[in-house]
Amino acid sequence: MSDVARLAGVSIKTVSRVVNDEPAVHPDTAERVMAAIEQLGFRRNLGARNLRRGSTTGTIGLIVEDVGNPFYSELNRAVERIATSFGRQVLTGSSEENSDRERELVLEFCARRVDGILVVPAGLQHGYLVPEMRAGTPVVFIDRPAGDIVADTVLVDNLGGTIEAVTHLAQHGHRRIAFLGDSPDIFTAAERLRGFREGCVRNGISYDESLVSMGTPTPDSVGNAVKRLLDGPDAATAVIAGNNRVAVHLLRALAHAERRPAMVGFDDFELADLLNPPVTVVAHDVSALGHAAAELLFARVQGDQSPPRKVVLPVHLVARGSGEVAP
Amino acid sequence: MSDVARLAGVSIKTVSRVVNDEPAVHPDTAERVMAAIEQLGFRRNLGARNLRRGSTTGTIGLIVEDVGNPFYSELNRAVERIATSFGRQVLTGSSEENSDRERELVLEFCARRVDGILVVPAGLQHGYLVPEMRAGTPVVFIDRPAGDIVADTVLVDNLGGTIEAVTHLAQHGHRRIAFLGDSPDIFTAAERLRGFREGCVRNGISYDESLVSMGTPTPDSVGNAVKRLLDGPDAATAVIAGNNRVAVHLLRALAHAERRPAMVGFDDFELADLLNPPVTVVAHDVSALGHAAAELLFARVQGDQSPPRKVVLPVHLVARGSGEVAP
DNA sequence: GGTCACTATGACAACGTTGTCTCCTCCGGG
DNA sequence: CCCGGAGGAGACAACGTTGTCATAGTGACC
Repeated sequence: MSDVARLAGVSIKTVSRVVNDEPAVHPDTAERVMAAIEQLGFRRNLGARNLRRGSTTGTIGLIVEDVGNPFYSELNRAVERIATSFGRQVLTGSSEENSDRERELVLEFCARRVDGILVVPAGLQHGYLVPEMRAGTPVVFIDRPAGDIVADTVLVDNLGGTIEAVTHLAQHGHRRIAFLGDSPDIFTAAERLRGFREGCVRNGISYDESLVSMGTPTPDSVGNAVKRLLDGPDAATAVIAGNNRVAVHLLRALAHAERRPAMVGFDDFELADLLNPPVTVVAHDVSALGHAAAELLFARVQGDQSPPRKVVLPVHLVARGSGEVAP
Repeated sequence: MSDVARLAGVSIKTVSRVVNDEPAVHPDTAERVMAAIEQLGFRRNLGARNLRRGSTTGTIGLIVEDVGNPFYSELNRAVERIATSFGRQVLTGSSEENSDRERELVLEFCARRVDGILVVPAGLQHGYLVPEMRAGTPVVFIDRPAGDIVADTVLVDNLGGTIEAVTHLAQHGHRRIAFLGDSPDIFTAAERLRGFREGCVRNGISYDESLVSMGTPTPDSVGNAVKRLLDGPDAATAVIAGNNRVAVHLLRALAHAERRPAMVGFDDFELADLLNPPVTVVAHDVSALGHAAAELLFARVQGDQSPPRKVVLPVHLVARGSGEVAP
């Protein structure tokens, strides 16, 4: 900046005025300064600016499990859209479902003085956030609630959605329904399992623990579970996939199976309608999830001091065929 | 920091020493300082630190067309992985295939003094980058080359891949092959079209322009193109989809068609193997693309001054069935 | 002609850190 | 008893900006 000032024959304060479009600069002077800026390729240092102004940094942090997962990338996109409309940029990070990594990312973002943080929490302990939140960094939890603190949260109706899935299968005559879920340490997985149980009760199906398999989904883990659940005289006639990744592995496992059970997935996914049979899912609007969370965050950034809110977004069953297969 | 110093009864410089793990601090003093930091919830301001040290900011910028597109989110993930290994964080932005937006994002990132920029360019003019690159911000172009400047670039073998696709179809007896591509303004689309033409030539098929349809893919645009190309006596018996989004729209359009042509897609996608018939694609390793670009960027960040490099990653045809349908 | 308001500009401090330099104290060796 | 050196700690400036205040010049008005 001082180089620009020297070249234009003005003080650095005048350069500052020009780059900030402040009035009270003579047009001729402004033009000289602009020319110097152009010639030197000057770009003002936003870090220094934010430091001096004590203002916001114009960035928010988004922490998800894996930015490469289509579910989270859609969320990312929705968040980015809102952030852009508020003139902010997005720092992203993948926690890899590891609470230490989550914490590391959050604290790093705080050290960078992001204006706010959106997080799909990996862990259950969030006490470390208290000082940060007290220091003025708003935090909104997405898809899963905070472990041990009260904070803004945006969820989907996991319980209701799974109940609906069970009911759908029951209506098509199924009494032996299996549930394949992610690790029960994950809130959504636990909640959906709870919904599964509740759904069984409501439909007069006795809940059978041997038809449940929970755990981080891999092709092998899901494949083995499928073998176990669909074999024998008491085999399941229908399966519920607890999330999009379970669904993918499940579909692949079923592709080579002789008997195809009915199936309902939680989370919609691209091309679900083109498979054979088309996959019935409990769908929810991931974009809406991101929008709601980001809107809430920016309300906080702009000073909204109201008590922490908990938003639960609706889900709806999209019947495409795979849930209507007879037992 | 001065609050911490006051509480611990030391100077701020000593606090600085403690938070930076500098030696020559008495253990007792260090402990007092730590306690004060804990009590006040102090977190050092990385912006101020970077300003003072004149060091790198520890961030890189990644600009893609749409962070929500699975192709780019996988890229994002690969980049993040490398960035993490270099202790950097990633700022992301979606250009939405708009060159003004691309420019805006790049300049904003530069103003934030990112250590480097990875960009899937939307436009063809990159002169605006010259001052930034001269000022020391390395830039690596991904998936598409820079328009009018010389810079590091990582591409995939678009030409070879499409030739391979045509050859595959020709080997299965097809002579009337259609090509559905994205807007020809996009480098990859133009290049794949070139590969299509070249593939026709090599396989002794006369190139027929009426079998080509280029443009931003929407369900309608692709649907109409399918109707046009697959109707009449001279209808195409095979179709090549120019990218993953064209492929998705194409599959949906074909689902309701009476006659199903053979098909090969460029870009692999999840569940391609589970469709009926399984979709043959020209696959490439998106993660490798991100890795290579990020590795190259960090080499530059760390001072590699060698001439700009151009890396072309191989592609390979994954025959799953849809390309082997008879004419 | 003197005062006033207004325009255009600059000097200086401050934002929160850290690098450099200096100072003080304590200890061992001559 | 003095001196040199090491260990521990602080004062101060500087990074690149911008907010505040001060200053000089220019008309306009009484």
